[in-house]
Amino acid sequence: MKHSTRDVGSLGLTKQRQCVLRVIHESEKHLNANEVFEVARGLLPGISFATVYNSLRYLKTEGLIGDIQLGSGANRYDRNLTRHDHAVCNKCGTIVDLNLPLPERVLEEASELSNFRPESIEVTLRGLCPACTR
Amino acid sequence: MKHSTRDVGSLGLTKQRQCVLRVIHESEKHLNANEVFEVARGLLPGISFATVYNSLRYLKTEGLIGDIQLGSGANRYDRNLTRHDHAVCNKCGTIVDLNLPLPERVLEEASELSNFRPESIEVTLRGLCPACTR
DNA sequence: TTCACTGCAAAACGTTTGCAAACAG
DNA sequence: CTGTTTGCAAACGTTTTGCAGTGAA
Repeated sequence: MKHSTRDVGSLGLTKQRQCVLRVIHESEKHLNANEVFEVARGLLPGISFATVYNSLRYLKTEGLIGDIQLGSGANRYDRNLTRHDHAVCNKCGTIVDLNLPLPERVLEEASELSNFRPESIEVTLRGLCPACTR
Repeated sequence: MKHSTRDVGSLGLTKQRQCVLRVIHESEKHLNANEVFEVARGLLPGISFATVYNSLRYLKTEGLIGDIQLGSGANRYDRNLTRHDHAVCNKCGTIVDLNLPLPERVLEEASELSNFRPESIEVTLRGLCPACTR
């Protein structure tokens, strides 16, 4: 139930897409498309740039991976599909995951104030990471 | 105290920068750089693209305007310098401001978990805006 | 045979930069 | 005069797209 309803090997999950998915799953960090490409071509030498981008978009819309849209530079991709938050370093750009126990009230309040039909909610802390604080 | 320590007309606030600042202040919406440029050239016909970008960066680092980094497309600029949150429509991209009373505990918890020196914190609700919900 | 996917190159964005000319102090 | 800012064009990084060729049902 966590990793979608589509089986590996079923229609759609081509060799290239499996490769990209594997790269995301095996990375400790939040890679951007370029970094995914670099790793992926190590596993599947012929894979192209465009295919990595297309695959990422595909995997994202299939709900097999998540993405992190924090502005400032390239999108990053995330194997963690559960709700979580991020801290972003304003100096070096480092992104770390946070598991904040966001009060249910915050989501409710946000939905009410905006009249949006909520699909996700996240907190972003911006500041200086331990390394950049010195 | 809200609008920085630098007076209008003092060193640095050139005609072009004042124009860009005025565009941001007078807009109800969150404009991106291109939109700022379009409006600004109406007020100051000779102004160039690069100058708008440079001015936005300048005004941002001077703390005279804020920016909204939500990924997915261009940065947007914000006259509202106080802490606030945003709802983003996953379909049409509309951004609306939210004034969520974020519990102090959330910031504390985020700082502790991340070990970051916090500079700002914001909540992003993603979903469908009233218009796109139909 | 059909239809979706790949790979390539080029285009499309958003943003920054190098540099000469213009300007303000 | 000196330092900063402007305007232009070109470069850059990221992402998308058009299209011919490939490959799997």
